Amino acid sequence: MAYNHLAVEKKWREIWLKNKEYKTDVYDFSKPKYYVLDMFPFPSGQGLHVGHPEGYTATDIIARMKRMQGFNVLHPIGWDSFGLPAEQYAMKMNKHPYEFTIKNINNFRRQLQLLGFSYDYDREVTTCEPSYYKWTQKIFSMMYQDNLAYVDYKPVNFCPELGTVLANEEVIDGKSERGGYPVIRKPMKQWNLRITAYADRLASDLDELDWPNSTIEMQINWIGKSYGTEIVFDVKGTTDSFKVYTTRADTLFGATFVTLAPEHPLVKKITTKEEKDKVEAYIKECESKSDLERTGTNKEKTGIFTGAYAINPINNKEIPIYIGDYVLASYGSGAVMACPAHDERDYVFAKKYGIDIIPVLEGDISKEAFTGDAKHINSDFINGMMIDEAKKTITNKLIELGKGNFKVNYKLRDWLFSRQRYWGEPIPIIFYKDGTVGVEDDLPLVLPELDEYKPSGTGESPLVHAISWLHVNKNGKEGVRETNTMPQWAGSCWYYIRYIDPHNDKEIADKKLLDHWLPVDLYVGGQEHAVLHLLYARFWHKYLYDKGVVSCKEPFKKLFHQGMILGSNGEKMSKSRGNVINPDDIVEKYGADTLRLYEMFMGPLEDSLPWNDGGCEGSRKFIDRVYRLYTESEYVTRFSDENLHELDYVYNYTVKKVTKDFESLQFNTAISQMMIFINEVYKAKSIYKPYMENFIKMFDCICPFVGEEIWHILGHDDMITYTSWPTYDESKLTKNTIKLAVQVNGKLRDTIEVNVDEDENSVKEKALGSEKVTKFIEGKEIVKVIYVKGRIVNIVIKG
RNA sequence: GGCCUAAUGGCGAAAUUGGUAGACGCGUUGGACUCAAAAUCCAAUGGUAGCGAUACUGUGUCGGUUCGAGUCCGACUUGGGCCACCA
Repeated sequence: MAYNHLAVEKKWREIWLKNKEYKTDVYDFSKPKYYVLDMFPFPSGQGLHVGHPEGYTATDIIARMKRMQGFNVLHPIGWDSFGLPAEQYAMKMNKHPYEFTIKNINNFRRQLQLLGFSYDYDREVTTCEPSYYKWTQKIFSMMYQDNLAYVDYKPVNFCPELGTVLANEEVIDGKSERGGYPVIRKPMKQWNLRITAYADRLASDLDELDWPNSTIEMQINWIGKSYGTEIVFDVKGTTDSFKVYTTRADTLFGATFVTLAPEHPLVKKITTKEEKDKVEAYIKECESKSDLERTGTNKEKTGIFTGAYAINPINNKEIPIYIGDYVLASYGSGAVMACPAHDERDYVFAKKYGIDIIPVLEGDISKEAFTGDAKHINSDFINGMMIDEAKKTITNKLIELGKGNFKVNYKLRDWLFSRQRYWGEPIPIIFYKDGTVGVEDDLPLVLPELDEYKPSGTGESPLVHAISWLHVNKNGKEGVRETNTMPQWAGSCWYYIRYIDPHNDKEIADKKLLDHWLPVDLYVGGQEHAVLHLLYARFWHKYLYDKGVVSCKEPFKKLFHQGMILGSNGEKMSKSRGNVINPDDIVEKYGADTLRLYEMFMGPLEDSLPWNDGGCEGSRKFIDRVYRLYTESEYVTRFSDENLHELDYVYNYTVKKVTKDFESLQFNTAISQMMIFINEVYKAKSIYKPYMENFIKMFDCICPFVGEEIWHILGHDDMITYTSWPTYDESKLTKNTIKLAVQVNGKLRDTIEVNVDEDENSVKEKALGSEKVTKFIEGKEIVKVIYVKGRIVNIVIKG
């Protein structure tokens, strides 16, 4: 009987949905909880691609296993539907973002259900619905009142093509992360979130997370914590002074100039009359440069002398003050001291402008700066010290002189949080005519309807055209609303919290529930969010922790990044390459179970792997093979309620391996073990029925449709999801005799059979007595015989 | 340039974490069944030599540690990812 995937999958899909089979009673605290989460999708117009089901299948397998293991499982899904991508897409299709989004969501849901994911669909959250973004706005308001959201006027990343500003995290190589359009620096009045206030905790709390190393590294690098010294330099002949930040205070005796950022507030004041014209021209030139030009690879260092001199506080030497655009106004104090002998950039700069290079460490500086560790020279009281000691000693001396201090700095900048776009959460702020600023307390502040959604391109949000929405009168006070909207990332900062209590209109979520369900036990999604979503969400979570909303410090205990599914040629799937596989087609042709099985069997979940039609067909073959075993009389008649022990070893080993491999998301090896089991069953004369019942439970996690079908063919009326996970008998895994490899000088020569706890001498005797081995050791001196229990015998010979 | 990560048959990969390299699957070849095909089943399948048992060789390259290295150490090559003037 051939397996009819279309009929079977349709049948169970309808039954599961009708019965709300996978609904979670979050108030049931009687069982241990397990919260397994996918990064929710942005519902594009193209629908799911085959990449989506990879991560989703992984979490679905875990959800199904955990249910069988007796956990109360929370496995939700939702829609990341606000933000730039959704808006761009809608505009491209000339559709209203809302209608367009809802249509796409319906299509996505249909596809997810087609694939048999055991989500609780009553728990969906949609970030662009007022019932959801009411609380996104609420959290923003709370942050505003706690001085974590503020307006600042400063140069920001502005993308003319997208018509909006972007966060640092959204700018890559001077281009927009989305679309790859040029980004320029432009001073604008914008909202920021004070993520820097959490920099230290965001870095240090990474320790307690079960996350991929590479992602932790990326966050650490992005936060960029460094320990250094702040040093005060007086400007010669004035009462002015400025601070520099350095991680190499030990090189202070070798400082031969200082450089200020062109934007440094002191520049105009200290520049001498003689240099004024040149300096002003240079500053103008810097301003006109794009971000890419200022930060591009191997860019030549430029700068200009201000005519002023600074006093080195450690030896009162006068050194020239330069300005240079390689000094960033936004990092440290926007000023650096330069010791060209021991810093590559300073070395290049000094050579170019003919500035003294004084070595203060023993090392060759004839061709380039010496940046390694060595004893100090030419440095008075730190002579002879290595870097670490010298830094401490000199900083302590500066403290004594009142000219410096130890200082910690971060690369992380505050999060630029406003966008000049239509399709986002309105920022619930009112600017009153009397100059005061107020928070809109009547939330949600609903996004108004507009005739024109497109950004003006001048840096103004489209919401300025919503006249009646824009102007407010609160208790007689007139004002205008903030017209910028929140960025794409806002809604995803806390959606995992809302899943726990999605219909609560009184609060973010019931505290009792949050305490029970958080943190998320397993979070699966792409690595592209390593420093965007995953950093922002941790920031909001920590804020909500401080406010007592949540009770755990970190939102996502274990994180896993699935790899990408590539085209059959090993390239990224894309329309232009014509190598896109549509999951709907696979489901139609082979069934959802096949797609799930194949994607899990392809290789390690974290790897990027090429699609292969043959491999997909092979997975379907395995499903047929399993199905036939349970349905064809040739095999079913061998099923027995009595265990004749034929399959004891392979069964118990399979349960053990599958359990362990599922737990660590190594589905490819779990599946290969299931294949081995099925191959053995085909060969067996007597098949112990309970083994087959338990096997199908494990198999069901990957292929839930055929799993459910077979479960019912076996005569059960209940649903397989809420049965119990198989256990294994360790005693069945120990064999009496084992095959042992025998090597001579490390080369395999024979295998012998020995008892598991056979005496060492007896094993060695057997090994030496082997005919094949004798050939190689005859007439040679045996230096020693190494025996590793249960592993190997190695005979070492000489001559 | 810095950091991270990988490299194993014709292909996707596995390897008890230093102990029989290539499990499992795909593909290929041969065979069975069939009038024939599909499906299914059986067998072979890293390379070289040999009818064969078998021998030699083999995990990107070079070197090292070890009784023993795909696995550990050092240098390099190539691919992927992230950051990129952060003082």
